[in-house]
Amino acid sequence: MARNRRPQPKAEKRAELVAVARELFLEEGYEATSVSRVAKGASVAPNTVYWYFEDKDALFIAVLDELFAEDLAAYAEVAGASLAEQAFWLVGRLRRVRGLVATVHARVRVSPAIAAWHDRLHATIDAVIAHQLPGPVDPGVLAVESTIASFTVEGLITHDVPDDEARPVCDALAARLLSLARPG
Amino acid sequence: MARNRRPQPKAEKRAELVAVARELFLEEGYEATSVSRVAKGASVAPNTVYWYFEDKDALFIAVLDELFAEDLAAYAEVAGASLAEQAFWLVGRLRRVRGLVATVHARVRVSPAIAAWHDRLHATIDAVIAHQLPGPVDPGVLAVESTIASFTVEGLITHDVPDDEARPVCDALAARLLSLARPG
DNA sequence: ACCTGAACACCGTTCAAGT
DNA sequence: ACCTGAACACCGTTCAAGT
Repeated sequence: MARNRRPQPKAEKRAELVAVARELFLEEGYEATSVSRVAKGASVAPNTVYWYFEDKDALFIAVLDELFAEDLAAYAEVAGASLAEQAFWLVGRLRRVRGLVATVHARVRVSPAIAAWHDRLHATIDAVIAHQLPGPVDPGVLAVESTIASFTVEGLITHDVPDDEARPVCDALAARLLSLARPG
Repeated sequence: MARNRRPQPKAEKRAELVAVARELFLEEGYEATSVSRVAKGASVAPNTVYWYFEDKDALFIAVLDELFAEDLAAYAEVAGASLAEQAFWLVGRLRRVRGLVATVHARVRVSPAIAAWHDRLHATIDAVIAHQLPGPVDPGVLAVESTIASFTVEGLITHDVPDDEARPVCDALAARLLSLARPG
């Protein structure tokens, strides 16, 4: 048995790196967190990170995937609530991820991998909105209103709008979306 | 006369640095543009930049101020048009600045100077929107709708939504804002 | 397969020194 | 007042080498 075989099973070190990166990215921000700092947190040499991830953006995506999966799972709990409630819940939930949203947008231009991840995210959001509306809606109108709703929610998060201001905005968005499903 | 007195008058070198930074920030992005590269473009040593600006963020703000002043001046040309037309014009106009918007949001968390600049920007936008509405509007309602409008426009820019998709979104935003000023 | 030490080509920024 | 050379403490990433 090789001397450097760790007691840990295969992919566990990778998970540890993601866990450390996740906490640092959330707490200090992506740019402010060096790869070396992540490596130190997982007790490996800085360049070891590159055995598990192609580059820092790949590590970032692994963290984003983990966070997004959790949000999607937690969403099940409010899927039955009113649209306004759902939107408000989403804003509160994504607040922890605030700094990373801005980073994703900044890196979309420079990293094709981040751009692809971001596209998938918005496609998922649009699908969830469409699925929540009672009855069929004109596709063109739905696209417009879905755009308004998701960009507004994104703005509420990135601009850290407090609950008491975000609430009426969510109410207004929901009222607008629901009025589409009614005739007239 | 000192040997290193340049033929240029006082503040001209500063303006040259801003001009070089502006082009590089717009073309390559803020993070991708090194201070050294800006210095080289203005034919000075890298550290000379720090005689004119406190740090890289201060240089960024100088560029943002210049761009914003131009946008505000250009806005005079469409101030008389319909709200929908104004919004659509704004989206097109700010497209050149797309990358920098994401950078501002990312740096708001880390730089108080950028945060202050960003706050002033949004206050200006809200004031312009309020001024455009015919007749008085309930302040609470105005705040909500103004938020939706500015966040949506911001989203259209940062997500680089093409003209043919942005147009109906602008129309919908304007229709919503105008309905506020009418009774009912 | 997993990990390291050493190196590469950078960063933004500071400081003492020059004119 | 304006500018520079040299240095500081970093970056993200690569590569040859070790087990």
